Amino acid sequence: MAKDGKAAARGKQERLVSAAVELAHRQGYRKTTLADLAEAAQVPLGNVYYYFKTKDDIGEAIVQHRESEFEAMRAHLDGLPTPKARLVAFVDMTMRNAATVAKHGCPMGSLCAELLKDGGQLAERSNALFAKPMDWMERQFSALGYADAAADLTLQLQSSLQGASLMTQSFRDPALLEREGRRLKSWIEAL
Amino acid sequence: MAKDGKAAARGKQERLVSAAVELAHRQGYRKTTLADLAEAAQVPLGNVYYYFKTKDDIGEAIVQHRESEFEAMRAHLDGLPTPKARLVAFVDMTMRNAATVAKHGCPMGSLCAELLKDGGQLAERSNALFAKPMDWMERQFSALGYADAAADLTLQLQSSLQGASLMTQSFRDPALLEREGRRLKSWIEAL
DNA sequence: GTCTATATTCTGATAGAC
DNA sequence: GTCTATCAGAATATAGAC
Repeated sequence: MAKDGKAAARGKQERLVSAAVELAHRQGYRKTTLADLAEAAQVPLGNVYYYFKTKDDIGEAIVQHRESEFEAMRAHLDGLPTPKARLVAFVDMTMRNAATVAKHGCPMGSLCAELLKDGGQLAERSNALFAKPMDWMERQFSALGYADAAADLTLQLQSSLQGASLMTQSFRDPALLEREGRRLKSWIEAL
Repeated sequence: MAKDGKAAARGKQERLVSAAVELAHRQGYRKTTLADLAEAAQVPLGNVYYYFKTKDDIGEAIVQHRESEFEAMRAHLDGLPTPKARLVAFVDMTMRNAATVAKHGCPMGSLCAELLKDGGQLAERSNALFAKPMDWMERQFSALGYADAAADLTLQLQSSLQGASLMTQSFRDPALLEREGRRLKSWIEAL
């Protein structure tokens, strides 16, 4: 029996979102044209507008996809026994992406920076990329017994990771993120 | 006597570079069109090409302008008596920009991120924005007696400042950069 | 050196056939 | 639901008069 329309639609929409997420990371959101997207997702150009009314809608879908990626990661991290182990594992996962970060930047940070400079509606949404991870970090630091300093420690950890990611991308050297990652893991262990 | 051509040319070129630097910070390099530039600098559109053959040439001029800004800042910092005082003053100057950073990001960091995503020639040049400040920091840490760890300490300081700037811009909250700045100053003092 | 007018290309978006 | 053809506007860049 033939695929019905809706199933095909879902398949195409998913392909479009996947392609948008990947292309926005590799070559930037703004630089990614609807033609690039259509080609990568194997969907005819004009048809993209059946799934997304505007390019901003695609940006929103990218942000939501990145948010859900963190939720999946969080589900895994929360399986670990201690807050310390969870925070260290978080840093570890970032470090393992060092090679990709050196090429295209942090998937969240570089997108956030781009949406902020773009201005408009999406700039307001950009901090959604950081909000959930930082809420999660803050809970871990609180559970570690640093309830009062949790917000500061979170800012410190997230800033270091984001800044190190930018340096890593700028100098195209994965070793930078690995060095900062090692330091941050020791710092967490010693808390 | 009337202004001769060359003097006028210099004036216009300077106006164009100033406008480019400011607009690239406020609304992004890519988003800034040659028409925006021409209007801001009070130069007719087509005439921009007398001074810059391509838009990339304008990007290069922006990078060079930012580099020279650091040189001016460095000249001032090097007048301070101790490496510690110089590093603290550097952090202080960044902190004083917190309100602007909250609106438009770090003048160097946000430009760097944008040029990196843009790809092309300018992406290779983007780390010039960090190279000189980081060389300078490394010399300060060395002079402080941390010759072996100077590169790590520099990476740590620069990452924290850049990451905190991104958080500050994303959440539109100058207090974030101020909090990280205070922490970093204490950290330097305690070295 | 300076400026106007315009060429060229590309991009987001739409109209309408199937 | 799907796709082709195309529009309208903008952006970079150039040609050539003054």
